[in-house]
Parts: sequence; C-alpha cells; structure tokens
Amino acid sequence: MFEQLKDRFSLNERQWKKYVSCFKRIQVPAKTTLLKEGEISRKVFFIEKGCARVWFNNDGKDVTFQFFFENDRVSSTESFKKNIPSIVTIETIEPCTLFIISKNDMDRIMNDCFEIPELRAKFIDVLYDRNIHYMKHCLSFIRDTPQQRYLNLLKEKPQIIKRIPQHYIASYLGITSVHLSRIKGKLAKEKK
Amino acid sequence: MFEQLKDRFSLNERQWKKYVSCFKRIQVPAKTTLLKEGEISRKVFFIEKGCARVWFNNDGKDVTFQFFFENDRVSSTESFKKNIPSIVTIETIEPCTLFIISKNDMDRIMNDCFEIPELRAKFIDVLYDRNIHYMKHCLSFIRDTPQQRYLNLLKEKPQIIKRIPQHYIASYLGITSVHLSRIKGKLAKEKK
DNA sequence: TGAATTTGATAACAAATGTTATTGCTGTTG
DNA sequence: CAACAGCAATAACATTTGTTATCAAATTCA
Repeated sequence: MFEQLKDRFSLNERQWKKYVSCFKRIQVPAKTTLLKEGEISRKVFFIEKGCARVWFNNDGKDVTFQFFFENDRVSSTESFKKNIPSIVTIETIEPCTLFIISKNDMDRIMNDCFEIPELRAKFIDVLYDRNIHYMKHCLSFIRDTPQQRYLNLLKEKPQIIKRIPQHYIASYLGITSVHLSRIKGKLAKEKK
Repeated sequence: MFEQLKDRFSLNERQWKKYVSCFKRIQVPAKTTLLKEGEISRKVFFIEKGCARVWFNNDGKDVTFQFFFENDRVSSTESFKKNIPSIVTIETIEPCTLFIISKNDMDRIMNDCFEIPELRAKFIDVLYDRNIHYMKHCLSFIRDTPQQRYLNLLKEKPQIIKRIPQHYIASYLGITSVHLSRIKGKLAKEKK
C-alpha cells in the first residue's frame, strides 16, 4: 500500500526498507485542518485517497490557491523549507487517507537522494517543471478571461470541476462564485 | 568587469579562469530581439547594463510577462531547459551591455557546480525561491486589485515604474494602459 | 425522518475595467 | 526645421465583474 511512495522516490529495495518506517498512514474526515496559518510546517503529506486545498485568509475572505488529489504531495513549501510561519492553511475537502512524514525524516531522505546523480537530476527537473507550471499559471491571469480560465481548467484538470465545490473553484480562478455561475450558465446556453 | 558573473557562480580563482572564456560581452541597441518566439533558446544572457523584457504574442496583442535589469539572468527557462521552441520573445528595452554564454558551456559549468555540495544546495535554494516568487505573483492576481498590484510594484520594484514605458507595465499588471493611467490619476488626486 | 447547513442559480443594481478615439507632448530622424 | 513615431492623459461609451439578496435543491447530521 506504500507503492506510490516507493515509486515517487525511485528507491531500490534496500533503501526502501530503510525509509518506509518514516511514514505514518492516517485517515481524517473532510474539512480537517492539516496545517494552520501561522504555524510552522514540520510535516509533508502524501494523499493516498481524497483531496485537499491550500487557502489563505484575505481580509476575512477565504481564497483558495491550490487543489491536491491522489498521489499529490502537499505542504507549505515556503514554511517547510525556511522554517517560518505559514501564510496558508491546508485543509482536506473530502475524507482523506494520508501518509505523513516529518521534516527531519524527509530532509534525511532528500540528502541521501542527492548523493545519487540520477535522483538529483530528477529532483531538479521537478523543481524546474514546477517553476514552469507556476509561470504559466501567472500567465493565464494576465492573458485569459475568467471564462477562458474556466474552460482551460475543464479541459486540463476536469477532476477539479467534478470533485470540488464551486465556490472554491471560483476563488481559485480569481472570480466570485456568482460570476462563475454566470459563466457556466452562458456556456450551457451557447451549447444548445 | 566580469565580477558580477564570478560572484554569481561563487567560484574560486582556478575554476573562474577555466570558465571566464565561455562568456562573450556584447552591446546592443534598444528594442533588440535576443530570442524570438518559435526559436529554441541556446543562450543565456546576463545583463551588465540596461533592461529587457519577456513578452508573448496573444492574438496579436503584445503581453509583457517579466522585466530584467542589471545583474539579472535572462533566458526562456522552458525552451532552454527542454530544447523546445520558445513561446516568448526576449527584447531589450534600453540599450544593453550583455554577457552571453552558450547552452553547452552553461551546462558544463552547472554540472561542475553540482559536484560541490554547497553550490548545489545554493542552486536548489535559488530554484525554491523562484518557485515561491512565482507562487506569490500568482497569488497577487487572485487576491489583489489592479490598483493594489500597482502600489505593490511601486513599493517593491520602483525601478520598473521609473524605467519602463507605461504600456508595458500595464500588460504586466494584467490591465490596459488606459486603466493604468486612470489608476495613477486617481492616486494622484487622493494624495492631494 | 426532519432540521440545519451547504451549495448553486438567478436577478437587480453598482463598480470596475475595456474599447475607441482624440489630443498633446516628447524625442528621433531625415 | 519639419515630419513622424512613440507615449501618456482623457473622455464617452460598452462590457465585464462584483455585491447583495433571495430561492431551491442537495447534503449532512442529530
């Protein structure tokens, strides 16, 4: 049942045995807070089943920034990496099955991985890809209308549209839920 | 005169002598295209003097995505890293003095650097920081109004406001130059 | 089951932003 | 110097998006 983690780290059997005990598997209900704004992130979560979101408080308004699903890794990168209070809250949306690993253990595994040139290269590639992903995400806010962003989401990440409540999606797209509702209504009308 | 490059790579004298010949110093006028949309990026530029912008073509409209100034490194990350045609164009705004290095030489230096744990860690930190930077940039589009984004820019990167023509700044902020003009007018009035 | 909560649609109105056109200023270039 | 291009401000109008309120359907939970 830890298979997804094993694949993620591309480890051989010997290494794997060494690390597997670092992970703890837990189950939590929907709307569970995994990391609270202001706390320092000392854990990473891997989602086996369920979904979660990262959001932050903007003048009392709940703004969703990212969604995570099965096989995704979730943490507050900035807080985790720099040991500073997190500006975001991590919260489950559906009931979840998670693997948890502590910062100490994670750092240890990472350091070991970096000694292996292939893994290191792979890890750096992941960082680059994440960079490119965020760049393109920014781009879509400059370039696209809310309607186009919604259509992109529908095309590229349909599981978000299917599984996530609409008002979370709206703030993720940078609009109000009323406006998202309007966009959907308009698209449905055009389709007829 | 190559001092800024030396510092950037944190090299000792011996290494430095080995690499310095990889860089070429050139001067180009304003509005020079350094990389054209569709081309594969095979060079990295370091700005000694002047400024440049990265922009892309959106249905015939010129949308500016980033600005670069003295000591910045400029390239199309995605195209350079993955050897695919660039979706962006890189263009000087002011007359520039640049250092150029080829992809081959750059890769060679990077590989050498990765063998040194400290440099490797430093490099990975840079990647993380860039990630966090882009995340926050996205965030500001979801959270802030155009006026707030303009005020942030004024506070955090005043050189952009001072040196860059306003219509480039407007598209960087995701608005029209007319609207940016309105915002400025309104702020000036409030200040009185 | 039934009450409470969450979610999504819709309408009416207000505010923000885009579009187009005009004007004047500036600096460049022949 | 004159012609020209680039840039910024402004106005009038069109469109998009936000705000607030209301209602209905779906879901949760005691």
